[in-house]
Amino acid sequence: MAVRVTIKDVAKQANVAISTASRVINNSGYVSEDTRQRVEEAIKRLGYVPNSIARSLKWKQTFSIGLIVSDIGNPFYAELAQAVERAARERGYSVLLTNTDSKAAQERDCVGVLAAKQVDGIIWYSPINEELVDEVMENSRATVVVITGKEGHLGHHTIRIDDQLGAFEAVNHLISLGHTRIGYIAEPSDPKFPQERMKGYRRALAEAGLEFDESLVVRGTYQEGSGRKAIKVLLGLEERPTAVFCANDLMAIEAMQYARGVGLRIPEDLAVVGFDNTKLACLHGIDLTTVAQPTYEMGREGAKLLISSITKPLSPRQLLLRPSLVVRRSCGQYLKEGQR
Amino acid sequence: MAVRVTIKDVAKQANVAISTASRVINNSGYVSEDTRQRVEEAIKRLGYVPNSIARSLKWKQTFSIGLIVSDIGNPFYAELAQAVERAARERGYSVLLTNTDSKAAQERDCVGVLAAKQVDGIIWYSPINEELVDEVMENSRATVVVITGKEGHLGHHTIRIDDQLGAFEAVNHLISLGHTRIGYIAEPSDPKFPQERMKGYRRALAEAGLEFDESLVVRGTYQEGSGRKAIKVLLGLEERPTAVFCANDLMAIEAMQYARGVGLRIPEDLAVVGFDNTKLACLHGIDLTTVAQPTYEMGREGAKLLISSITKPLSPRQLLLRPSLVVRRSCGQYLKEGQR
DNA sequence: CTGTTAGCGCTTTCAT
DNA sequence: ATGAAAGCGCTAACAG
Repeated sequence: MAVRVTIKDVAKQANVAISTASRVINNSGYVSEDTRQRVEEAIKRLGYVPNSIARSLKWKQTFSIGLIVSDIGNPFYAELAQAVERAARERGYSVLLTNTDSKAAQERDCVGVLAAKQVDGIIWYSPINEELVDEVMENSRATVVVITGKEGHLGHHTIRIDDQLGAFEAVNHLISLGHTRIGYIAEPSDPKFPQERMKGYRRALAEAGLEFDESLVVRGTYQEGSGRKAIKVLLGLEERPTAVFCANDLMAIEAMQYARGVGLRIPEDLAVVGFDNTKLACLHGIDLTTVAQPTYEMGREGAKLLISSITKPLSPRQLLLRPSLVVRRSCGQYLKEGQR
Repeated sequence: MAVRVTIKDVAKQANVAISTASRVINNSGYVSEDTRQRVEEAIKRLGYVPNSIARSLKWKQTFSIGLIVSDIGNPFYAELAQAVERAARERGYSVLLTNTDSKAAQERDCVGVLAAKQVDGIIWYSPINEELVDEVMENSRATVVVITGKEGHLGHHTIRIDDQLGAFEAVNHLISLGHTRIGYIAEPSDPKFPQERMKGYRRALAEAGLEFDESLVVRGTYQEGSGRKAIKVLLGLEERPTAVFCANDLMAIEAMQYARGVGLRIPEDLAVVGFDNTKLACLHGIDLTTVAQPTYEMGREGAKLLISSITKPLSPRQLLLRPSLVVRRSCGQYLKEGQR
């Protein structure tokens, strides 16, 4: 555990004043070629690395950003973190990782630590305590970018996904494959979240001139067994749907398994499309066509927005990202392609 | 973006000297009850948060640790990171996250950044450039804990998994279920990694008095299709195995799918055990009995070891962690339980 | 072109 | 019990 070498050591070794050493380190001001060489040599010989802590104190900038997520162990957040880290690194920033474990008190803690560590900005996924965001903006140097499913948050930078568009495209795809009776295993209704996916489903039908049939919609719960229950209802209908769109992958997978269990072929007898594009969707034997959340992009754009806003304050931006349809086998498109 | 309030502001507000304010903030030295109150009030009123950067400069300790992984987007590392973050937080440390993307140059970069940011320690998963570890130890204040699959690294703290034990327990379990002809779809042979799982397989057989039959071992590659190819060979044997242990989950799953495809029932006709306990293993319809890597524990123990070693230098510790067998349906134990 | 100096926010002797 | 002052490592005027 060697003692840290400081700029003082470098200066002494090179026989110059500290400020001169500083000049060559920062490439600022005039330095004669000769002294520059001497200093650089000293730096190399001593293995000098500038102390960011001291620099930060002086600069009032740390080139660190904080990332607040509920749980980095969740692959979704992991992917987000990956994107954030990479975008940050490319711009010379480091990432301080904090987990809230979905607890408001811990979130407060995270914020406190990040403020104390003087991060230049924070990427904050889904604040639990919404007021806390404003509080932070007021009391700390940090800029904040919020990633969220909800609208609102107009006072600061925001990244949101266009759920409605995702659902629209999914259903549209099924329509383009010739389906006219398309079931929907819907997202739970939550007063806090408008049912954007449902809106997308309805819009796609409407634009195609198809009538909205309430009986084709079954509310799911995102919980185990919910997809199975729902598909059971839909398949029990007098005139059953030939395709079903599901508000998440898990329900879609359950629906497929149930349908297969009762002898239906996927996608010939029932086309299925999900939402999320979890790792499960691409598994052999599942091959679920699904709407992919642009997780990586959310992270990348969040970090980019944050850092550019640190560099040069921006008026609050609201970014809306597009999900994208990933076509696999469960929707049946490949059958059509085969026909050609 | 409020201007940061400093200890100076607090002191002025409370009408005391800076040093006095510091005393109450740090709970050090004597402070009269009266002044303490005044200062505390000022702190609250102003929303003062001590500047960790300044403290770090003074203390020569940052209470930050660095985490180096190849890719946080990978769920395995994500779980590791989760454990590290949690253990660190509990001890008052923050985590600086860095990705190497498996590139030696970037790894060097990570180390440089962490050194500059004066982290007190580093958790380093699988160094690409092994010499770099020693270099860091020499040139920086940071303590290092290496998490690795290999042996060696005796100069510093190390966390390793007992692969041999994991394999031993898996095979042992199959033996206890009555199997005597147990196939092994083995790990690829790599001169850098001793085949610990293979050793475990052989040891289990030996201890049970079963003969090692070379024809029951097929080398896999961890690549797609490898498990299928291997099981094909095993099932083609004159006297085919009634159980098969696989060096990872992916190969195990392929083996199961192939076996089912040729009409075998799992586990009645063929028992299967994997290694890794990936998310796939617990999927409905897969239900793979498998050896779980103690990922979380690795992270937690790593962070604990690191921090205690920061607090009080320790001679290099080599920790060996136990994997554990997760029993699901593919091994057939539940059949026996049913018999009772 | 180079050196001297003040100061970033904080802790910690050392006086008083 | 409190305050004054030095200094952590560095940068950035300011002089020369």
